[in-house]
Amino acid sequence: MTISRLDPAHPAPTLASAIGAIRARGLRVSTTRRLILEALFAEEAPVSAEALASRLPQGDLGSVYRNLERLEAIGLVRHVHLGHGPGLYALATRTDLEFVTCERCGRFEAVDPARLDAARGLIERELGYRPRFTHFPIVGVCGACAD
Amino acid sequence: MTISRLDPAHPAPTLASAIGAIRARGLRVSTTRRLILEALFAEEAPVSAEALASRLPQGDLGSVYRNLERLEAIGLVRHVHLGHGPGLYALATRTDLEFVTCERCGRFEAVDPARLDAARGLIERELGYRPRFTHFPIVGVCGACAD
DNA sequence: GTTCGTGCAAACGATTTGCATTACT
DNA sequence: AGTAATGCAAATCGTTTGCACGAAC
Repeated sequence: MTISRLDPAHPAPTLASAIGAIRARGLRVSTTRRLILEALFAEEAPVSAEALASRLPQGDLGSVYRNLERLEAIGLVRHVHLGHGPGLYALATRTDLEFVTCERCGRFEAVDPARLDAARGLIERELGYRPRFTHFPIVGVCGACAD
Repeated sequence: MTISRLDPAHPAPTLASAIGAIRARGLRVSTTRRLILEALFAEEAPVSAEALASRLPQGDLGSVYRNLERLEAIGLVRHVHLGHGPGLYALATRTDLEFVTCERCGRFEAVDPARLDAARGLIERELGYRPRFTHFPIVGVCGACAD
């Protein structure tokens, strides 16, 4: 799970550089936008728009979704859909990862793509589809729930 | 993709036996329920609740969802979530299959589970999760979209 | 002073639910 | 007759959108 922080494909590892990236795109650094970014930097795991909104003074979901959309468009943010339930958002630097989730208990884990390369190759050869588990995860049953 | 129609794990391969299964569970064979079942028997691929409702005289979605829920509870029906968009329903006899879908063009295919066993094993060994692509598919990029 | 972004509310798509009426059994 | 299932409407959840006001640049 070691992703180089210097890799140009994974920009803005710090709040300052993320804000720089926003300015570079001609977007404005509003208070709401900064707060959302700060919240994302403070989170380890992907979070819902709802959770982010609750961190804002006015807690407006519309604003949160619009911001996440823009931040995603410029490559700072990504989101995952884990089973049912709301989409979960995280910094792109933390989600150049793939996901597995348990359909029984809802647990999920981020996975270094390299660990899935062998399986990915098998699937691609067998089905002619190259799987990406970044936006929709592998859904299965975890070890604990298998008993 | 050869699934024996005699396999007791795949019941009700005919409309008559499906109706028998409903009666056996103490459920009633209403007109709406019969029409939904007939529609499912007539469809090759999974269909949305909306599509099923449009086949009914009164086209009530609530009734369709309640029926699908009941039919799913007794094992006659299953549903898949292909990316965004509504859930798609099919006879359980036709969906003891796993799914792959293309995140670019939305195309999807049903896959004999056996074709995924090798990849499933790799993933289970590597991640400790046993993948099931029956309810949520493998999402990737198909050959055509890869160009 | 211009935009761009906000906040609020309304609209949305998919699904669920309450409730009085209908119709299987 | 008794109860499950229907039909209609309203409610829910997650997300998107319209629009007037406010705030970065």
